[in-house]
Amino acid sequence: MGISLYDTLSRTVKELERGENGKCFGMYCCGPTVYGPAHIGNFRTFVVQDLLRRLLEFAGYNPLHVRNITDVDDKTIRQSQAEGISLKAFTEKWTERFHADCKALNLLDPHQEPRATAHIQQQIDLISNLIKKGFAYKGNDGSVYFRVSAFKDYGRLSHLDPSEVNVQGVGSRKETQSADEYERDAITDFALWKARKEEDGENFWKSPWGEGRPGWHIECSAMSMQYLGETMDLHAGGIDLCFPHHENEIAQAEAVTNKVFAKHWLHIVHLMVEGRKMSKSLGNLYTLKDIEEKGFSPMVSRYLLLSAHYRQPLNFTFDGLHAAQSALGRIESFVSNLLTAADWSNEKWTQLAASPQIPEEWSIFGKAWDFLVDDLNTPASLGALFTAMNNCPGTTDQGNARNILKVLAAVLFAFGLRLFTEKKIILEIPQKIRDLAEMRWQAKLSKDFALADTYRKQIAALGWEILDRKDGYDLKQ
RNA sequence: GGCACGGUAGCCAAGUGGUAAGGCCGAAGUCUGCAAAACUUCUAUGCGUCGGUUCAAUUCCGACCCGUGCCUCCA
Repeated sequence: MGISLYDTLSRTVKELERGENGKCFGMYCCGPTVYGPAHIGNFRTFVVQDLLRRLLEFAGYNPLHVRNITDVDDKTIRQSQAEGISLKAFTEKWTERFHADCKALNLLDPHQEPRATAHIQQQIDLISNLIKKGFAYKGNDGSVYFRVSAFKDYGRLSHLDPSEVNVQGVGSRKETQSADEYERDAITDFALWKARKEEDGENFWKSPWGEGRPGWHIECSAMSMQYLGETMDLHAGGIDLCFPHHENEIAQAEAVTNKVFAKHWLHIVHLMVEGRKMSKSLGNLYTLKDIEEKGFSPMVSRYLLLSAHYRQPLNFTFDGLHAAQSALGRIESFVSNLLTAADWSNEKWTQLAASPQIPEEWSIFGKAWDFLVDDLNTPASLGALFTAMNNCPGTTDQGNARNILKVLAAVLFAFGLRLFTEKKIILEIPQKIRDLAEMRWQAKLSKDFALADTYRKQIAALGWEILDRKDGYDLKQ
C-alpha cells in the first residue's frame, strides 16, 4: 500500500513514489538550530516527520531519514558569546537537550544527523560552483550572494513572485533588513557566505573569498545532496521554512545540478498556544519540560500534537492536554483489559509494542491505517481507532484478544505512542499517613466502615487519597 | 496589496452531493461497604450569514461577515 501526501509545490495530494529497484526513499528534514531548548511548536514538526518515517517503514519504502543540526548562525554565535563559552560547547549542550526531548517524545533517531559545522567544505564547494555558473557574486562587503534574478524558477515552491517580494503596499511586514543588505545587487539576493565580522569572534572558516561563515540556507542544500543525492524523494519542514529557506535551497541546488532537488515537499503548519501565536513576548513558548512540570507526560504531548491534521493550525491548550491524557488513558485501559483476556503480562505488551510485526491484515484497525496513509489524517485515524475499540467483539476470548493486541501494538507503533509511560512517582509517604492507611484497612477488613471512613477523611485532610485494590490499597497525593 | 487556509455540539476535531466519525467534559446506570478505577448508555433536525445549482447541500457555485498564516527572525 502506498502513502499519499500533500505536496506544497504541486499543491496536490500525490502518492509517494518508491525508490527504483528497492532503493532507499530519501527523506530530508530541516532540523533545529541549537541555540536553546526546542519548544512544543518545533516538536509538532518533528513528530509529524517521525510519523511519516514510521509509516514509510511500515509500508516498505525503506526510508533513509536525514535530519540536520544547524550549529552555526547569528543566534548560536551571539548566545554562546553571551554565556562566555565556545560555540561548540554551546551547541553541544543544546543538541544534547534536543536529543533528550526527542527520546522522551519517542522520535526515532534519523539515520543521519549531519551538523553544519562538520560540512563547511561541502558548502564552500557548492558556493564555488554557483559562482562558476554565474549564480553568485561577491558583494562589496566580501560576502557572497545568490543572484535570484539568474534563477528563473525562483518562487515556484512558495508561489511567490520574486518581483513582488518586498514591494507590498499594505501588509504588516516588518522592516527587518540587516545592516549589510545594501551590499547586494538586489534586495531578494541572499547570503551564501558571510564575510567575517568582528563580532563573530573566533567563529570563522577560511574560504576562497576570505574568512567567514556559511549563510543560513546553504547547509541544507549541501548536506541533503551529500546524503541523499542531487534529487531526493522528500524534503520536509515547518511551514515557515517554505519561504525563504526552502525556496533558497532549491535555487542553490538546482542552479548547480539542473535537476529536480526534491520530488515532494512536506510542510507542517504551526501550532498556536491557547489560541494565540507562540511568541516570547506572550510568554507562551512551552518546552517539553514546562509541560512535564505541569503533570503531562511527553506521550500526552505527542498524542495532542497528532490529534489535529498537520495542515491545520493546532491549538495547544491545557484543556487539550487533559483531553489527550484521558484519551490515552482509555487506550491503556483497553489494552489492560485485553491483556487480562489474553492472559499476557505487561512485559509481553512492552515487548510487543517495542517491535511489532507489520500486520498482513490490519483487521479491525484497517480504517485507522488507511486514514494514516491518506495524507497523514491522524485525527480521522484516531477516530477509527476508538470506533474499532468501541465495537471490539469478544474481548473475553483469549485468541481474539491476542490477535487484537498484536495489531493494536502495530497501530500504536505507527503513531509512536507508547503506553504506560506515566512516571510512577515513588514519593516518600509520611509515616503518619502509612499508619492511618493501615488502620483504615484493618477497620475495613473488620467491616467497621464508619471507622474506615473516619480514617479516609483524616487522610484526605492531609492531602492524600486511598485507592483500594482487590487485595490492598494505593496511596496517592 | 498578493498568496494560502479556516469558521462543524460546552471544548477539541474528522468527514461526505443523500441526510453529521471520534476524543474530552457532562449526565444516567452496572459494579464495588464508601471513594476511585473499569464497563454500559445518553448528549448537533445541525455544520459562519445570505443567495444560487440540484430530486437532494453541511458538502458544489457566488456574495458577504469573522478569524488565521506567509510575503526574508521563526518548526
